[in-house]
Amino acid sequence: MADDRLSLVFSALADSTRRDIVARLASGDATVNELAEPYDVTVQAVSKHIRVLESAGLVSRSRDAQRRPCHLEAEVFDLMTKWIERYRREAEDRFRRLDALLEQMDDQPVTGDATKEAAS
Amino acid sequence: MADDRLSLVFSALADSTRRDIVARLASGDATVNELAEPYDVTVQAVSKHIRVLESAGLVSRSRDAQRRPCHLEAEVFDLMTKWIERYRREAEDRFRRLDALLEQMDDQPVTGDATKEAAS
DNA sequence: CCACTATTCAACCGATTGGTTAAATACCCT
DNA sequence: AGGGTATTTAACCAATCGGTTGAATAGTGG
Repeated sequence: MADDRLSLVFSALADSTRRDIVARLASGDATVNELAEPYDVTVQAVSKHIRVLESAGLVSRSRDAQRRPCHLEAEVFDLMTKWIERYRREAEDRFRRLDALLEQMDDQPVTGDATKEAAS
Repeated sequence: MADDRLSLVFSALADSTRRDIVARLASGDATVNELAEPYDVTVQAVSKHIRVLESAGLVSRSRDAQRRPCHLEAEVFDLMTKWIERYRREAEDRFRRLDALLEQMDDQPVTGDATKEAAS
């Protein structure tokens, strides 16, 4: 389950430590040890986090002797942004239409019969 | 853990059923039963999904007799978009700088010194 | 070669997750 | 009041998650 790309990306970023790692990688590549240093968890735990980010396609790695520098892959962000923007736009459009409708109803108040409105 | 807003939102959207629900709500409010209908899971499971979306602030609900229509809250999307855009931009800028550097190195291959004009 | 550094693998643990079934609640309608 | 519909709560289950410790692997560099 949840092996589709979008699920992997969202769930990778659902963890604040991983988001933090992404934030740090945004300003430059770093090794596992470097990334682990600021946290009070073990380096193994950080290694696992990186693997999660990697399998979501958010991070790639190269070799430098025994080090495995991590590099942030920016393209994947597009996937999320596109998804988010799409539904946000739809929802906002609907909201605007409703808003317009309400305003219109406000302009010409309830003339006719007894629809009971919740007036507070 | 993970009780910060961003974690809640990302983890809510890390599930494809929940993303699907969001997608459907983007084109109009719907009740729990309506939302549950297309899936082969129980309505209780869908109710749980909605609760997750609700506590992430992605969905709000009203009352209509015994029904609880769900409504998509568009504002929360901003939170994600801002986060994503921020780090994507940083990562892309770095990528561009690196790209420029590599091109520059390509223009003037590793000779000792002398040539310092890279032209374009 | 050997010791040291960097990273991963393996096994385990408690908490959370997504799902189930069964029962409870809430509300409408006749 | 009572039956029907919509939804939630409760208790449970297997799987996954984030973390640990301990051991293994990979590669450098004196």
